[in-house]
Amino acid sequence: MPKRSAGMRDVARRAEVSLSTVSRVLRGAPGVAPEVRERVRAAADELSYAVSRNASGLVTGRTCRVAVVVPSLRPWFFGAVASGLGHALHAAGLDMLVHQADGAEDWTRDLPLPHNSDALVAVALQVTEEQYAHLGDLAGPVVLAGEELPGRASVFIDDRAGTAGATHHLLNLGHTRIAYIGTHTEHGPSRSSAARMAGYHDAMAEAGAEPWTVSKPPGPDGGELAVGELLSHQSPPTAVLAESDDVALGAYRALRRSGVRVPEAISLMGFDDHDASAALDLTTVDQAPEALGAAAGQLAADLVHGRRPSDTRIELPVQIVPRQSTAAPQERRTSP
Amino acid sequence: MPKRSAGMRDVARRAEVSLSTVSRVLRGAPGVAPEVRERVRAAADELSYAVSRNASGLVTGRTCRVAVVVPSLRPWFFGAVASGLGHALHAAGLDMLVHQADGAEDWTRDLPLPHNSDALVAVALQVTEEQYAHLGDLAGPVVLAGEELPGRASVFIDDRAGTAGATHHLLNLGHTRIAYIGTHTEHGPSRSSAARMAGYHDAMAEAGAEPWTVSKPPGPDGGELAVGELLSHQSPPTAVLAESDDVALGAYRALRRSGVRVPEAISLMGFDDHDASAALDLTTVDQAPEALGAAAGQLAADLVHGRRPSDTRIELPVQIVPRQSTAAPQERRTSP
DNA sequence: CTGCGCCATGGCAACGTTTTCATGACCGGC
DNA sequence: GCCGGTCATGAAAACGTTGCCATGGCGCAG
Repeated sequence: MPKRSAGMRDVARRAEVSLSTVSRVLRGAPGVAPEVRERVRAAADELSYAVSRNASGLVTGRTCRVAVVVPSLRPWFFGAVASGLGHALHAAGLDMLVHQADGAEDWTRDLPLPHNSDALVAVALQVTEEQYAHLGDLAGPVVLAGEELPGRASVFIDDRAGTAGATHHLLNLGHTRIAYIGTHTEHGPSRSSAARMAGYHDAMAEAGAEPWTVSKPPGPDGGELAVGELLSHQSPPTAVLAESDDVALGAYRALRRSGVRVPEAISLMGFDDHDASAALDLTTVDQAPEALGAAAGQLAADLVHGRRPSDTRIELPVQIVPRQSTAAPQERRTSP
Repeated sequence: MPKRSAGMRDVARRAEVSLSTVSRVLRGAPGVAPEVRERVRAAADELSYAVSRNASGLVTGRTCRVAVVVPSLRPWFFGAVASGLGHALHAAGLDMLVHQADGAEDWTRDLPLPHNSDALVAVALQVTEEQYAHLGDLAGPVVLAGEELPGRASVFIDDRAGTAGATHHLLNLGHTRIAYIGTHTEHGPSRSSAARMAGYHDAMAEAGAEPWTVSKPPGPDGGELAVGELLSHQSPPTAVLAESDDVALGAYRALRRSGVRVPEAISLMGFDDHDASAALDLTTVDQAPEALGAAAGQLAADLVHGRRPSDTRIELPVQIVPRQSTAAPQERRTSP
């Protein structure tokens, strides 16, 4: 019964070999007789010994750890991305260190980075070119997930094409008075917010339809506010496209409370494929956050091992998930 | 421009002091002249130097890292718990290492624990007494979050009281035909599933009402199946209490698709305060997952520093969140 | 039969910190 | 004015691993 936790020395004694040999076996290095290898494995197992990444990292300079920074783990979306990241990193033999930026103005500062992780994955965080360089000096390879920076390792979706596709979906159903609910914080809209709104404008312009946008704070409350505004118009829209499902949920609530039936009176569409969207039968755009995370994790692992160029950019496809919250506008419906 | 990352040696040179002094300053140890302290701080700052937790952990035996194991980060709930954990640990100067168990039969085996973390937090994972002891040997203090083991450090909510309260809420509205939707996997119901169902039985028995339970696989699909079964009964329930919001969402969808109005025809209540519950106006029980995580993180930090006994048990309160999905049953409604 | 080379193994330094101990300066009291 | 004590500082050992080099045994070719 070991007092605290066994060291490599104990394993060596038990297997009657030297430290070097134990190290070689546990590292999978060649040059060890099969019989000895087995003996060491057994000894390590019996002591339930595992190599201290602390000590090995000290020598090799690699920590087997990747730092992941998310705005917060609270919203569904980042948890899903982190999940994909965790799986990919785990498969690559890397541990995942998670930090939450929590809207700190410069989250790049208070991370204990140097020597502490082999790479950094920033999820849905805006990073300036300057910050990127700084992080690279400190933490090694940096991967941007859900954001992008020209010439830098990034994994992202085509937000613009996503909303354009969503808008087409509504246009194809016969809608023309399609309102768009975007969001912005005090610092203005995020890159992805702007891209999504641009996609909407693209599609509307292409169809020759009049764009109609409102912008509110993020979250369900924004959606609720936006719907209040839209419904008070003399001729309300027949379809509403929300920047995100989060916003769409708020919009949905406001519509239900106002007695407006979805999709009969107004079609509602979101973006993200939120967990709740399935329950609500909300038509949405699936951006596969878990796949996003997985791709980013894979990329980070590859960068650590130098298996891919550091300017690799991966664009993930999005997919429209048609459900019951969108339908042809009532005025144009053909007889039953 | 440092080639890779500066070491303590570089800081020492720059501040013209010895390694020892730098270490003392950066560690906040006493016995350094204020003027020198300032000089070292400045030097470290200019080199954007941060102590290698790898090396310091090697000497102190403490890693400043806590391993967190969750079943998966994908579901909303665990992300929220992890969020609270992250904040609490960060405040205590600890980094958070996240692992996903992913339903592995014995997740306690493939964690690279020894020497690699100061403590372990297991979230909503069943741990046998034997596993607990094993983990303790390997990883130091172990905290159970959302589960409990007698005499072991745990943070949990009173599931039983939660569902009992929820049932009372429905009883108080005048319902008597109250069905309960529980869940079970192939291994049977989890501890918390069992506790929740017990709370329901408690309240029904106390009120002299006939219990009516169905048990399905977890998730929205289970809720959907359950509702199908309940509605096919000759005299369906007037209220349905679901083990979790996740299940309730599926139930809600099935009800909506069947044209059953909520709450007019059937009252529906969940448990968890899922993000989507607010959007759906679903009455639920808030178990404050973020607070759960925060308490667990705080406890883990305290255990690491020996500031609390290792058998500390914290029970967090739950709170009913009344929303629009529950109302008095139609038959008994008094005239408007 | 001898000698060369390869392979398995062990010894030792080094990684970047903390910690303990030693050194020396300075201050105050008798 | 001398001595003991306190305080700031520096030197060196140790932490648990890996990487390099040395050693010795064995097989095979000449």
